[in-house]
Amino acid sequence: MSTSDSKSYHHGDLRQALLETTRQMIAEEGVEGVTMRGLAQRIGVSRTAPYRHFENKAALLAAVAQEGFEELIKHLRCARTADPTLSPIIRFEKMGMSYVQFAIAQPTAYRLMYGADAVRAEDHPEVREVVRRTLDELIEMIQECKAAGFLKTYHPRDVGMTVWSACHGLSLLLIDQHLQIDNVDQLIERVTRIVRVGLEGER
Amino acid sequence: MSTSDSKSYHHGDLRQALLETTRQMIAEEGVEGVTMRGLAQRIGVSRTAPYRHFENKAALLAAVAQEGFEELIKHLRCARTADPTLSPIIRFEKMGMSYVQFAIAQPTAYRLMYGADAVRAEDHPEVREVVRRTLDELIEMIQECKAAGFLKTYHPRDVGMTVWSACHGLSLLLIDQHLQIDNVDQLIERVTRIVRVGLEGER
DNA sequence: ATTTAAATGTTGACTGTGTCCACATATTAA
DNA sequence: TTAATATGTGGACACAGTCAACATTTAAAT
Repeated sequence: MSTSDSKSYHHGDLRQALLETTRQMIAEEGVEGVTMRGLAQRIGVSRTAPYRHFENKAALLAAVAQEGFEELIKHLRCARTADPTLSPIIRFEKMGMSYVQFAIAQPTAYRLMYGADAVRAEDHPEVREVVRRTLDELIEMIQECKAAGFLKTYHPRDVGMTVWSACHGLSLLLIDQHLQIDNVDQLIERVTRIVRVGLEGER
Repeated sequence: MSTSDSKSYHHGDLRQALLETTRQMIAEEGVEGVTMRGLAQRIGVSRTAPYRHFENKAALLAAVAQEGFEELIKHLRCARTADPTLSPIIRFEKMGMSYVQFAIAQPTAYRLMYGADAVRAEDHPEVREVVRRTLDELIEMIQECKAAGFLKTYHPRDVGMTVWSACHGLSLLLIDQHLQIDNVDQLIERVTRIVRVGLEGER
């Protein structure tokens, strides 16, 4: 089993190559730039070979989206657990910043992840699953806040959805360039601060 | 000039018919369901006739998106000015609820409006314009709040973007069914309440 | 080791779609 | 009435997704 020789009939690990190349093409040209044919050509395989590994284009994109969520979850967890000496509510704020920074660092990939056009989560249980875990990561942080005496009057789930909404919305508005600003980082700081201060008030 | 006879060579008002039929098709089958050919056929005109009125599909969709934003702005203004006896911060909250309700009442249309795939705002100045006015509508409300002594320590624009982000994010998460809940209205109430209470604290 | 089955890859072909071009017809202006 | 303009039509092309039938390689079974 050759892993990536050039002339062999079998590619070796086409599935992985497809995932990687798709990610690359998305980064370079956006989701619209991804075509099954282009993908195959770039990898050096015939146009229908990908269908041995993914039922169709949607399934391939869903797999890439899933990986994206897994990356996002890692980032969030990292922000959450990075510095346990910090007040949980501050770590929560940093988590929000991490979220948005992750999104705008790879705008086209983030768009794919939540892009109902390409990936209908309801059709892809694995995507559904990682989406759920994304929210869970926020809720975990909220539990810590509650344990420290914050957010006493709220249900964790409600707060989680609120913060998720704000992060998601801000990410997309930034990615789509709907917010005409020059200092992106400053805006992220201000927005997350407004949210954090608001939540902090509810001790 | 016949306005909508069936057999005449000229349609009469194809431009308007295109906008309306596009809206319908979006409502029925989503943006993906819209094809130039299908549109033309449904209206009873040849497949290339639409190109006399819109440069291409993107331009047509952009025009529909623009109308969508104008509708949204109307709704927001309505919520803002409906009951001037109410505390501005409460009207602000109602405005947020209106936003999300508008979005989920026409999910596919809302997706189009913000769907970078179909409509890249940066390519369509008219869309850029209505998007800006959407934020302005929120900021207007925030000014009223400030005049009543709320939100003293914040810049209106920052608060506007924060609330817009939350509304937009919540709308999309609901539309894409990422939030697995049974009572949508209750969630909207809870989220907008959390945001309002948070802002209210900052007198 | 030989045969068989399964996995993987290839080419051809079909469909649907956006859109250009040249031409036709209707409407408006000169 | 004629000329110019706006609007609508059909042919044609390129691109994309994907099915079906066939080829080749690898793995499993005897």
